[in-house]
Amino acid sequence: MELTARQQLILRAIVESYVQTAEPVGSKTIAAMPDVNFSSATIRNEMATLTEMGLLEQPHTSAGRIPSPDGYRLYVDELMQSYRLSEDETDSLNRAMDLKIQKVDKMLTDMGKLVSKLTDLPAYTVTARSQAVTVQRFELLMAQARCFILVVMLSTETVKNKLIKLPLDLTEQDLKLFSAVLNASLTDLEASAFTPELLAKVERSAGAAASLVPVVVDFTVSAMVEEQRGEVYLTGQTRLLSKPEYRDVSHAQEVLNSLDEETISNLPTPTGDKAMQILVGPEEVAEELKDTSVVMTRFDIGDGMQGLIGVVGPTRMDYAKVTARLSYFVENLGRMFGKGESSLPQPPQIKHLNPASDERE
Amino acid sequence: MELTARQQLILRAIVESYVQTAEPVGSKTIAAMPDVNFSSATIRNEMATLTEMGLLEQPHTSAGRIPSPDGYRLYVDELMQSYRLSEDETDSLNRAMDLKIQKVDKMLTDMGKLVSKLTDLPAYTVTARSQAVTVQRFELLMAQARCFILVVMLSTETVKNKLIKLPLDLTEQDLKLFSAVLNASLTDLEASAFTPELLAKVERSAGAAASLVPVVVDFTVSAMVEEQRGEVYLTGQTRLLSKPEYRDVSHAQEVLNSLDEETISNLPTPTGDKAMQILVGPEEVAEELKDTSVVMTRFDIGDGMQGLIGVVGPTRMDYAKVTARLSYFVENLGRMFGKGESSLPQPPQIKHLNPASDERE
DNA sequence: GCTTAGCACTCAGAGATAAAGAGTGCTAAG
DNA sequence: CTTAGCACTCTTTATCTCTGAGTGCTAAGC
Repeated sequence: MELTARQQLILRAIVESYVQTAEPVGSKTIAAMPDVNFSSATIRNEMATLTEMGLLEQPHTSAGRIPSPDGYRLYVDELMQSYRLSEDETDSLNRAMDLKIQKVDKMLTDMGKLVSKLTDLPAYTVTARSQAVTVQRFELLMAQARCFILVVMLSTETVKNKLIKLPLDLTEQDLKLFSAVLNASLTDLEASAFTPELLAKVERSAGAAASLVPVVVDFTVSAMVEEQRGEVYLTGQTRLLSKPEYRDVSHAQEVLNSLDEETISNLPTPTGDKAMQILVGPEEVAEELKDTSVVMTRFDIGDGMQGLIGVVGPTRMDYAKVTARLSYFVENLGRMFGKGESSLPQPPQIKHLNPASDERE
Repeated sequence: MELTARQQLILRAIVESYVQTAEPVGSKTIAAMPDVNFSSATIRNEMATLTEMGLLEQPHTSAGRIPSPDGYRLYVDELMQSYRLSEDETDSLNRAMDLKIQKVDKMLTDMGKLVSKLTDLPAYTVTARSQAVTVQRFELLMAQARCFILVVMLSTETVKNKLIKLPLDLTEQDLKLFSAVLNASLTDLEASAFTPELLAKVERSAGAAASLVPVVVDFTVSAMVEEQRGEVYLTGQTRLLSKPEYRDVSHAQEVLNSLDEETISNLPTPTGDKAMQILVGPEEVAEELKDTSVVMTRFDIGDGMQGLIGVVGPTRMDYAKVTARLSYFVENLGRMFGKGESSLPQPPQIKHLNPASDERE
């Protein structure tokens, strides 16, 4: 059952008007639009058909229509015209994105915050659960007497470290030896391959540093697991409160409560080749999210770091605008990291000395 | 102007009743309490006096009384009886605290989440802005060709690292030399002492690694600044929504919006020797927080790590209960970190292999 | 046969009014 | 000094009406 051109026009008009005003839209409103050349009566007829088809809904008899989830779906898949960012918008997006992101650890949170701000909606970021994480390199350093630094470089090109304090007098030589043992036995293995036997063997070959083994392994395994699992960051939840659909606190609270890292990590990931994916009312994930939608996309920053970034909002959200902003963000991500290692050219020290210039609204 | 014993009793009764019900309390309610032996008329008289003294307020003529900020202040400082945690409560606190905290980085967020859950209020943690942060030790490692790991150990005993990729062919020897130069010139100095002259000197002595200098310095300075500033983590904001005073979304939103890391970092820190401090309606910090209170305390985990942990809530909150829980938490913090290095005794590997057992409600 | 004007009908939301109830302050008696 | 009694105030809640937006249907127009 294909929609006629007129029906499409009407459906689109309804979605777009409702998205803006959050009020049910009536036949007159549509008839008044400049590119609509038929009377409200005609529109009423069409609206009745669309309602029958399950694309529109009526809050009550004497109210206008609002799009049903199916209606949104159809709009998003077929009717939505891509939103053109105005020059003003790109400007302000650029300005917002101008802050360079410094530390890779904080990157995900920072990205989340930024996207949340750009879209004025809650946003989340998830690191990709890439292929198996292994250790590429161990290194043990002597910080001072009885105090060692363990540095672990993972296959994902993240480096983790831990300060270990133990009442153990080891020489630099001992540590070097122990590092070598670790590098020989435990690199390129998944965490699950760290069998008790293997560890026992490592402990035997560790010489003077034997008692370091449990600490090192413990830390390494958690680092790997954490890296593998992919952490979820969620920010800007409170932005939902400014949306009219959450004018009622108890409803807002329901949604906000069910909107945690747990729920997010259960969201389906984008399938197939399409980078941008829109979930309309993901009831499967959580009942409370039924009038909520998610727009998400993959991102990939040059050096192996990739993941997922998404925005959560009322089903009635401006999909066109949100997707436009989100993809602009993702496309221009590279710039924020100065592609590879841009910190080189300028004399970079001074500008960071003033903490104030950092975290501004 | 001292309060009579009866006035104290009444004030305390009013605060405690209001804290529980969030409703203005009337003379009858108090008269009905078991340990009150005078009539509602008497209480009305006393209430009138207390109101005159500025300790109580009246939302409108025909309503009961609620405590004024001064009233809370007096209650908190002199009247509050310390709340005894029931066995049930300590049990469930213990259970909640049972999860061991693994990584020091995540510790602050985890602590915040936990406290927020324990008190059912938003919570924040701040690392102590201790004395000047300096670098204690630099170390440069070769990860693979053209890829280096910079490890910086700060005076605060935190270790930071960065993966540096540069098209620069250096030998292990070069790196060792460069590390030595860094350690000789830049340790034990505050970030502000990194003058252009000094850096130029370092660059000259750096030999083959000269072009690494800017990257290294850049990273080091931000690490120091960040460590100095003390990062703020805020979680559980949405818990406010379940409190009746925020039944009105726009009000809730005002408060939630002004409750960000920025505001928190402007809160006064506990002064003097008292560990626990209660701020009643910190209007000085943000106008919107005027009917909000903050309970905060210092914490100190064995190895040099210390900071501030606080809870934000409506002025009408159960101070006794909140302070009791918070101090229980702080006192038992040590346990969560297995005091020092407890990872030693048990064979620790296996239990981490299952990511599922980690993050449960 | 499709479109449109006209009209009766429905129903949520806004005000208005009334009744109920909680609490106060004051007075006078114990 | 305490307390019972009472008139008064003012919010809250319920009930009702009224208004207006919007619909669906019918009949006329192109």
